[in-house]
Amino acid sequence: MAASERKKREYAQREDLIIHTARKLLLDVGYLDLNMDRIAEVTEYSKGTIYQHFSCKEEILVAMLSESAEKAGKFLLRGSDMRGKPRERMAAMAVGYDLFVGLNPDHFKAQLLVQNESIMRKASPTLQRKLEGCNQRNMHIVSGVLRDAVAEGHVKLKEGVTAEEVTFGLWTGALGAYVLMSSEVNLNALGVTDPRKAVWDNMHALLDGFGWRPLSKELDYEQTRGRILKEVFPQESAQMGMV
Amino acid sequence: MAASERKKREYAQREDLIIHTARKLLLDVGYLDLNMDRIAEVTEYSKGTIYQHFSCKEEILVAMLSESAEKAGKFLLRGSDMRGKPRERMAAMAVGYDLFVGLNPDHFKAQLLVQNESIMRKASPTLQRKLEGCNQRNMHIVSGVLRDAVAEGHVKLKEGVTAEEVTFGLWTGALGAYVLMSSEVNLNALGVTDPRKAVWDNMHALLDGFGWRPLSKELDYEQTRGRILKEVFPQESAQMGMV
DNA sequence: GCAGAAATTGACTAAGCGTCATCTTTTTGC
DNA sequence: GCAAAAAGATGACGCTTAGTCAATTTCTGC
Repeated sequence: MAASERKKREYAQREDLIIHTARKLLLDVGYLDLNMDRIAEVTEYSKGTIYQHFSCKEEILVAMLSESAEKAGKFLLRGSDMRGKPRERMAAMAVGYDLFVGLNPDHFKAQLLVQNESIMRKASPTLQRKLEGCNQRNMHIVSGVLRDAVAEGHVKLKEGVTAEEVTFGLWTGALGAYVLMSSEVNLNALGVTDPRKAVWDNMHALLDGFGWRPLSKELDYEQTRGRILKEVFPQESAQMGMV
Repeated sequence: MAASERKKREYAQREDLIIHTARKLLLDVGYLDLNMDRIAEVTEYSKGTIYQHFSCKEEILVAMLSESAEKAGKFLLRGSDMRGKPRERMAAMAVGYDLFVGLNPDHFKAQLLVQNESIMRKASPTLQRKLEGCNQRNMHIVSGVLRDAVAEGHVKLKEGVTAEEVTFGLWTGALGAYVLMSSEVNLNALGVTDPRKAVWDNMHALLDGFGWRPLSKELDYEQTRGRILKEVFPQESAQMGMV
């Protein structure tokens, strides 16, 4: 039946519209003023229809985050697919993630909320698992590049240190930084004028600390960065005004 | 007037009781079920009295966080006062912060929420500034030790890199990690079995990467860690069952 | 074109935030 | 020691919003 196919498509389309609207509202008015009536009003559907798609407000948030986590994964993948040494590919993933965050300012707003156990708990187990899957896949992309580096002998992890733990370090450094950037903390007042540059510098210091070759004194990663922007993310970096 | 002194004391005491109760409830039932009626019920005061102290729910959260940020500062200070090389003092601050987080599990729950712009915005400017002051002071304690290291020639920062940016890196690494630990993310499923150890290892990798002497291959920081626990935080580490 | 299924709606209930008129306690002035 | 005034505490109430569900509209197959 063609009709039921169309129905399905329409349903999916509307789901997108709801998520998209919630995103916009989250950015415009913030979490506390993001309410279901407003979403219904803006989407021009009734509240009942919204609840047909999502069992509660928090479910929309988790769906939002899940969607953008997938999108982030694509940026990571593109970075990891760059031609070059593993450490350059790692740098490309960092640049990609940075671009992703810049282009999706709502992502960290949602992340901050969903990180909250009491909010996450209200979402359906299905969606919770979906988000966890995204996180797992993304982490795996990053740790994969690290494993390549180990395999090629570019870095030797200390006894008892796993690729996942190192990836965790990269992840937490980025996460903490973007959390602070997307929050109300006045970084300028704290003496941090260019947090994004700081994230980049600190990542390289961390990789140097693990002894991942080529070290930043052996290779000009600023130049690599230019190449990444041009070769891997030409469109996105133009969009962000980085060229 | 002695009576007015007593009044003030009682007022302050009640404020503590409210904050303390909110903390407990935040841990027990989570943010979404933390409500003013419940706080009133548990404190055995009326809602009106609660609102005499705090203009809204979010104000209580910010007050909570502000209080524990101050407490965290004390742990950092004690770490920074340790006798030893700057890098050892830095390690002591990391251990101190780790103990602080372990002993105050509500801190990061509140942090996660208050990080949210729409929640922070509802608090009074006075409290907002108070919290910012705490953050600034805490950051200054950490960057102070780094500056000592620079002054003593233990580390040389690259051109254009400030002590604040490096401190930012330490901060974000720890923040991101504790945010993940206090959230719903299943770290075990991601292959990170001991995140606290990972934080410690990654911090040392970062400091090594900056070339902060003594490097971890030049000094056994595991031993330093034992000394820190024994000398600087004997009571707390016993409480956390770390000895 | 029609009967029944499916989708859509918005009035309604429940619950929580924040207010404020009222009641209670404490202080003051004599 | 007492009455008036000031200060403090209270919880019912108004308002907003999450989530429900009976009634209505739209769609589907024949």
